[in-house]
Amino acid sequence: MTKTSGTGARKVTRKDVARLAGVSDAVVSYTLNGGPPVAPATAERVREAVRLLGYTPNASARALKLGSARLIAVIVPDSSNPFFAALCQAVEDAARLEGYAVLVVNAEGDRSRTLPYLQSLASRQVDGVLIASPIDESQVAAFNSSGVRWTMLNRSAPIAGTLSVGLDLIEGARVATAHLVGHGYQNIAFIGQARPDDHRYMGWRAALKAAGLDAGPAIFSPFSREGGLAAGRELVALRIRPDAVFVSSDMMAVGVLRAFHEADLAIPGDIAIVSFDGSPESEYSWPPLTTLRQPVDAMGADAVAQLIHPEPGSQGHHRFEGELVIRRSCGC
Amino acid sequence: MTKTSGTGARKVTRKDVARLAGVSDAVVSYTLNGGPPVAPATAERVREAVRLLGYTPNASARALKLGSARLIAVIVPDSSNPFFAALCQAVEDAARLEGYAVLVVNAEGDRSRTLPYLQSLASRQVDGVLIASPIDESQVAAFNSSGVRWTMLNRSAPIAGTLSVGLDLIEGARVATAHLVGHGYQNIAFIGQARPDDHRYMGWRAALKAAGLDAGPAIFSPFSREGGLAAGRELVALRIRPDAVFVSSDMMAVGVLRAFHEADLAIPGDIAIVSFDGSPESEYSWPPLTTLRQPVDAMGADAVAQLIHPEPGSQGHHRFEGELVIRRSCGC
DNA sequence: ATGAAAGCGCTAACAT
DNA sequence: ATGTTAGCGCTTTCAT
Repeated sequence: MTKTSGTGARKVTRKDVARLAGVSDAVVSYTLNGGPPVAPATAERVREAVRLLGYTPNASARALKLGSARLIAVIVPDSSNPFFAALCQAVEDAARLEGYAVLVVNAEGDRSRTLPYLQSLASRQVDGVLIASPIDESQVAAFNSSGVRWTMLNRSAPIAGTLSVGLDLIEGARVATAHLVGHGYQNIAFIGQARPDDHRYMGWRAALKAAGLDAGPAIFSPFSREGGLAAGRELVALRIRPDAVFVSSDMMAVGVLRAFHEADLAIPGDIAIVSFDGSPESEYSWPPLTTLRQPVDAMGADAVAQLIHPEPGSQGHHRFEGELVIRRSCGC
Repeated sequence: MTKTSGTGARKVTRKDVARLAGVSDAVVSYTLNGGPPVAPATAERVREAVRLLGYTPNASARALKLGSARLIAVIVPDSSNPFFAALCQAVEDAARLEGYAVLVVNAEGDRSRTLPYLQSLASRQVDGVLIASPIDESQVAAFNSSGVRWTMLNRSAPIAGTLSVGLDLIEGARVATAHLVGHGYQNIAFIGQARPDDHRYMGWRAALKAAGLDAGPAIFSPFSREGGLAAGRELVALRIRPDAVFVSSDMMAVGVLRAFHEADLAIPGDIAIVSFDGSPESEYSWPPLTTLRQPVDAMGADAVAQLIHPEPGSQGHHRFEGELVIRRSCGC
């Protein structure tokens, strides 16, 4: 029906445009990219030719010449986690404003995949990659020798050898737990990942200690809805049931919530919850979750800026703070 | 500390590898891409040189030469909708298996953005784009003249002028509503988008008509959690409250659920719900939602295959069927 | 089995 | 103000 071009057999190059406009190829470049000044009439003819031919510059050629594909990547552990979905969107929005496209890569929680992905991205000539999935300090050297510029995103604390941006999880968990303490709960549990250096765990401990409270039970489970459900059931089965719990992410919290509902527990009546991240689903669970919101938009934008416009002496860590969003699950 | 390479100043080219290995550039290509046979000893020297130098081929140059960047894109209305997040992941997984990377683009529900995005993707030399956001038939011609191969994903019915894959929404909504009918509910409402040609609306109508039931109230609202909440509140305020409701997506349904909880309605006791999509959050809402699950993995993989390996005479529409996942919200 | 060389489409320095 | 031209790093045909 349409006779413009078949199934993707485009061949219109800058040269065709030049011929049609009756100028040299350079003038086409000048017109399009704003190089040396071009006579208004000529520029208009060029633009007309571009329109007529439906010309779009070949980004591969441009990237080869310029050494930049105006492309960045972000590696996340799991893009189906609404928190990371929101983070990716923030990154994408910030990048688009600068004319960069974003490649989203799912590491699926496997730390050993990060380096291979980084290398494959390097070969794609990405201008930089944001790593939002957890890494080991021992990986830094290998990442640095991959040849791509990279920055840690979603990093709780500084890490030697690279830039990083993220929320202070210790402080965030402390604030969230302290809120529970303020409500007067005495036996406050922890649900999170089984990592000895989990900063949220440390924050929870710190808040309890500061209040002179004994540490409640800590239940470790995978970082997923299923993991939250399992942890919630475990908590429900405890001989002495806690009267409140800090959950390490909203995604886990919806699983925990389900376990509590199944056990016919009133929330916050029988047990109060405060969770973490502030992703959209926390507002629409039942009851709505009091949660420590991470400023994903600001963090994403900051990381993109850092990657694209690296400040000369830029080093170290950009620390963000969360904000406790009060809803029903804590008993307020 | 690490002295391998600074902030991304890589310069290792195929030529360096050739020099170090004492061969010509062609042999490096042959070794890496499996062209004409290379003597085992030579190949080994080349591979060693690659390792030593940390050489990664320049994808831009390769793309320029080959005319393919091994890159596809997917345009979705909203990647924070878990259904689309899952769809994107399915696409990404399928694409990665073929060595393609995926660019995810958010059209943010604005149909007029699709064409500009398509053009910007065309200039990036993507090998194809999957459009999963709704389009108007009138846009097809313009898309076809963009020069990029494209396929509709998440399309309910055939569309003239292009390939498409998706679930039959009329049939899906019919099945979901019929399930409610089977439960004996008499006054079954609809919540969805205000589009006259909404196939889910048509399916709901069809199921009711087939059962000899009058159409219940239809409430139209934006396709979001907020939209669902507003619609739910509207429904609650109705003089004659329906005893069941079909909701067009899980994301809207969590909003509806919240409205019902706020009104202290028992689900499914006071009002039953069946929703649509089968995204992860439907399993973790309270109560868990009975929902028509879309086979996102199969659809994503099929669309990718269609884009990457277009069958010669391939035309028309790949129709998928959903599966009703029975949980609590319907009264089962 | 290996090498030389053309050329993919573009930008930018240099010439006019 | 506009044209010429040298590469960017790669694949691949054609020689050897």
